[in-house]
Parts: sequence; structure tokens; C-alpha cells
Amino acid sequence: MTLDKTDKKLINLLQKDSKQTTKQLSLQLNLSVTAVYERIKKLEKEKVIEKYVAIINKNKIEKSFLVFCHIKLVQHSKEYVITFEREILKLEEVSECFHVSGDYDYVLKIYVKDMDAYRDFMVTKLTAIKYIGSTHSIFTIGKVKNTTSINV
Amino acid sequence: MTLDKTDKKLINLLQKDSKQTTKQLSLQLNLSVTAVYERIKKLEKEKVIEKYVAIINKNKIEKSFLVFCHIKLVQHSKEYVITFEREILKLEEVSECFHVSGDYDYVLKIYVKDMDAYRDFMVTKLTAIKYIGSTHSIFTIGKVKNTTSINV
DNA sequence: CTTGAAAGTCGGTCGAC
DNA sequence: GTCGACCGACTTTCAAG
Repeated sequence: MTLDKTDKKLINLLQKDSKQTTKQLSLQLNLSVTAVYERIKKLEKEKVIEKYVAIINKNKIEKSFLVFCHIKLVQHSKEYVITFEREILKLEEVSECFHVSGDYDYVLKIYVKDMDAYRDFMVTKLTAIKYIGSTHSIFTIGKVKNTTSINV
Repeated sequence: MTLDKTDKKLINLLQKDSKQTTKQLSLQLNLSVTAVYERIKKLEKEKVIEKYVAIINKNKIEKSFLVFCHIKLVQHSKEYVITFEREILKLEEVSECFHVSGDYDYVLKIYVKDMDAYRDFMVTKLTAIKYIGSTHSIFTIGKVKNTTSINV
């Protein structure tokens, strides 16, 4: 699917605020309501727009402690990788997990209440997973920018 | 603000899909439509729910190359920090930037098209920022999990 | 792509419990 | 806290240019 200028602008608007009415969007895009409606439906159908979600203030739900945890497996056999990834998916504290290049194999983004909660998470949940060789935790002490949107 | 069981369940539902009608939510929560409506309004007013956004498929918009970039400043004077953070906010490729503990000062999450685009970003945009001492890039080669929601 | 109109659904307010 | 009912506003579809 090819996206024209208007599609891209529409995507950027919806990434900032998806609760706008098609009327509001039509004014910003200089289009008719129907045209905007059809473009949105097309983007949804083509899975360019994956879903619509609510963004929660982490400070208000006692999950303001963010840690980037780097993990190295003891080996890189298929079985080890499969097992590790399956177990990670079960951990609700892990909001993101990527397989990466470099010294470590994985980077995890973990939201917990505080340092105590993180220690508890490490001991009882993370290191309970088999095949973890070593870990390295990077603690965030401040947020400069944290957005879910990508400019297209 | 204190969140009861129902609030938490509601938050989790809205983090997964915010386009559900209050009717649909009421069925899952065993509440009336009005009760759900008022809880949502309260969560929005108290800024527990920050906003509603569309989540875009990165593969469909040519931004599927994700890099974690660690940055060290040459010094930690207030001026250096302020300047660096102000400049980072301007870079649209940077979707996240956190001040962290450890060997490096900042962790950045950067979405670009491919390795070439990343090299271009590094040379023309990132390293053009003053006071950057050193950088270390970690390239993602696979996604295990990538969610915007946090279980409450 | 546009306008306009129609139908159905939903958001938001109400009074009452 | 809860609920059912109401109405205006919205989404969604359609026809015609």
C-alpha cells in the first residue's frame, strides 16, 4: 500500500490523538468528512493502523520505575531461544523485549513500582527462567521524551 | 486517587483496545453503561488516562529498523544537560529518551527505515548535537514483545 | 475527490434509587 | 456508588456529480 501526503498527515494526527472526530480531522486535512472516513477505514483494513489504545500515566498506577535490562543467554541453541522467549511473554512487568546485536542478546523494558519491586521481580521471576547467562540493568532516573508515535 | 479492582480491570481493557463501546466494556465488567462511563471520565479527569492514540504498524511505514542508542555527555554540567535534552526533543526519529544510571547517561529508542537511514541520522542529526562524548548503538534483530500497556 | 441525506449507534446528561 | 431513559451528536452508508 502506498501512502500519499494526506495519509501520512492523517496517521500523524491519529498517533497524537485518536479520539478526534472525523469532522475535526477533515478541517485539519482540508478534506470532506466522507473522504477522511474512507481513508481511515482503508488504513485500518490494510493494517497500517494496528489498534487504538489508552495511554496510562505510570506515576498514577505505581509503575513509575523503569528499567532497561540486558540479558545474555548461556547458549544460542534454538531450544534455549524458544524457551526464553516463551517465558518472557508471560511476564507482565516486561512491556517490551527485543532480540539485539552486541554483547547482550536481549533488551527488556520493565515497569515496576520501585527498586524493591524490581529486586523482587529479578529474583523471583526473571532469574527463574532457564538459560539466562548474565544480566545488566540500567535504571532510568529521568524521562526526556516518551512517545508512542513515529513521524511518517 | 485510589483505584479499585474494577478501575484496574477497566484500565487494562482500555490499554488493549480503546475503541470498545461503553456497552462492550460494561459487559466485561458486569456494570451498567453509565457506571462505566463515569469511571472512564474520572480516570480521564484525574489524568490516569493520559490520552488515546492509534498504534501504527512500523513495517508498513518504512520505520522497521529499531536502534537503542546509549549516549554519554562530555560533562554533566547543567548547561550541557539542558542543551542536549532540548535538541533531542526536536529529533522526530527519537521516540523515547531516558536519563539513566550507569556507564552512559542516556538511552534513546530510535525508529528509522534501515541501516543506511540510521547512519545518516547519526552523522547529520545526532552527532551534530553539542556535548556528546560517546555513543553506543544496539541494533534490534527481532521483536519478542512490544506493547504500550502496563498491567495494573 | 465532493456534497447531502438518511439510518443507526453511541456519548453524555438526567432524575431516581 | 448504582441504574434506565432520553436526546443530540456522531459514525456509517449511500446516491449523485
